[in-house]
Amino acid sequence: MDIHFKIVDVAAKAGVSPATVSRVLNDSSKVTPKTRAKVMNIIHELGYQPHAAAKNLRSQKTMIVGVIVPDISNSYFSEIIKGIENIAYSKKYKVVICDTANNEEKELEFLNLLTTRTIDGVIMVAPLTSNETILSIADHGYLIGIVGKKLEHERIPCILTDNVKFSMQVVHHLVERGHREIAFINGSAHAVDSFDRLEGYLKALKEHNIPFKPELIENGNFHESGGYEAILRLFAKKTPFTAVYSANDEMALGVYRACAELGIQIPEQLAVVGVDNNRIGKYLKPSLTTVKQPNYTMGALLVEKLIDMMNEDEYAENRVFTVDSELLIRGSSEGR
Amino acid sequence: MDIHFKIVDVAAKAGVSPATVSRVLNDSSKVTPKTRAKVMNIIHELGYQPHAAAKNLRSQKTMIVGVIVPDISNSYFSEIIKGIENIAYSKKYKVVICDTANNEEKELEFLNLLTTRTIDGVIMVAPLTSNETILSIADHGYLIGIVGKKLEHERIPCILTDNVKFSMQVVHHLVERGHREIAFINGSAHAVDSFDRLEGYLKALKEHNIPFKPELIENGNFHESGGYEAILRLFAKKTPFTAVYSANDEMALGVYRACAELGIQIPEQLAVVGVDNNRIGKYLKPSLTTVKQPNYTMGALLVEKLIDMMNEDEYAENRVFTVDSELLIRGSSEGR
DNA sequence: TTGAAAGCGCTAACAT
DNA sequence: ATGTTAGCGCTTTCAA
Repeated sequence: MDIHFKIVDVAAKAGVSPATVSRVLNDSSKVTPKTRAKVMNIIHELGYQPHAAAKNLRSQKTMIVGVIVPDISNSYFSEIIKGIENIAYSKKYKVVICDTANNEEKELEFLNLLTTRTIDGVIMVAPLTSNETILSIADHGYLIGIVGKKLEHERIPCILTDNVKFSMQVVHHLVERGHREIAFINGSAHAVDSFDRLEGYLKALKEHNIPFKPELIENGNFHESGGYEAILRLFAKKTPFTAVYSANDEMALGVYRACAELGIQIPEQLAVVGVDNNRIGKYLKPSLTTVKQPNYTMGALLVEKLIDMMNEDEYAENRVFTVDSELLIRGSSEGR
Repeated sequence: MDIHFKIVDVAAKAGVSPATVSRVLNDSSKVTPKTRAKVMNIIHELGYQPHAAAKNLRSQKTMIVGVIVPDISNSYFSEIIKGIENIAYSKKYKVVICDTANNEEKELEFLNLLTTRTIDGVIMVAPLTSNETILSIADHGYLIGIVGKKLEHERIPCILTDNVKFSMQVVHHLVERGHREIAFINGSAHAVDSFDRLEGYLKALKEHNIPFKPELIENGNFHESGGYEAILRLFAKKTPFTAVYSANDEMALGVYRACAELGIQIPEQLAVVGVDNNRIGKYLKPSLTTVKQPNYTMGALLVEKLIDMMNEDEYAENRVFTVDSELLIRGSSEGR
């Protein structure tokens, strides 16, 4: 037990040199079928497995990519992960996941896997770490991809949806349904997405000649509790509104809870729209209108690019991808 | 860019030997505060980071534990992961997660990380891999922990809930609410849990002198669709029942969908009980009665044991943990 | 307290 | 087509 065979063991038993065993293992064509068969037999017989650390040290790569997400239990993130994993596996890369629980320190800690070369590259989804930190790590030659925002660095591939655009779509939809007083629960004030979503919200109001009322905007922390507190603050202001646009579905859950407690009917008294197409939205009563982003595809596309960049040394001509979202109209904004 | 410093670089610049730098890095006490300070300065100045592969090769460990789960987007699994991560991090271990998407091959592939010594140990949650395979890997000296079932191997720590017990509780609860015809959507017929849950179901019926009707049992695949199909098969049989016990919440979602389509009222016409305390259950109308397992604790406890076993060489006296579950009674089984 | 040197297991350059 | 050997970057024994 706990006995591990090495290449020299295989070589000795097969009557060949370690180099030949290595060639067999790495599919080098320069080995006769006969030798290959002989070596493979011994490998199976002994149950030989290469020692990753030795291999990594020698080859200076690990064939592992990391993924950092704020919360794996959120389906938005887990779908991105699935996209990443499937493409990565098809390219012989392994994937390791880090759930930061929205903890910036943990994010930094995981980035150590990059700088200690435990992983060959990393994808950060909606990173908390400052742009400067990320850029500086990339400057040191480490490979980082970003989902959800755009960084200005020629070696950082990014993929994102057009926040301005879908934010406008949401407002258009609500206006079409007859709403003119539309509250907005935005994400944390310093999140990049929040700027763009606010911009879309304002732009759409303008197009419809609806005056902007700053008191109809609140910020939340992207969690259920944040949405709950934000909607209560909005109600407290006494500025009437008939619809609320929540920057994600989690916060919309908080809106549902507040409405249930206050006896406010959705959508009759308040229309609600979220973002993310969280799985829970479909099961709510009424089901939640939301913006569906192509999560799986975003993960898949980005990791493909990242792996390409690891292997070619040329810089990417095509570094920033923007993908379209889709508005899923459901019960929470219908039937008025 | 892409320039990495090594221990010799630090040593040269600090005017000491590589050995001393290593001692500083590893907190060896045999180094004067003065030397330590000098070396640390250079380390920071150069931004030196140790090369993981070299370190792993030399020390024959990686300080990484793996976790294999069937589906990270299921909150049952993600909570277990959180428990594992928090304890592991506190003991300086890193955690890498594998989402198998219920794919046995992917599970096996990930176990290669163990046998190639990329990770020091692994926790398998509700593994698909056969017991023989797992036992044989453990026999080779690799460290595996299991959540959700018990394996007979002195080096495999396990943690599980008492399926028989909570299964009986579920049936007791339903009988108390006046139900006598209780259907059961069990998990896949060959899952270990399924045996025990069936046993609990039968035992409880017996205690209440309720005759067992085999036609009231169906098996599902633990997914929403499996529950949907199973309940349709049950309805098709025309054997009446007023309550259904679903082996997990996911499948209960399928029951909800079928009932919505057929106009069957929950709980008035059909009481529903699930297992797992999936987050979605709270948001359903009516909210779902379910069995809550201490997921976080199970992950935390098991990884603690696993890490202990990695470091002590003694075998564990206390290898199998059984934890209690709690029945959360909510709307789907109330108000008849 | 510090340094010199061997060696962890593998691959690739070079030699045969 | 196959073998020999150096070296990837680190830690640790042994010697000073």
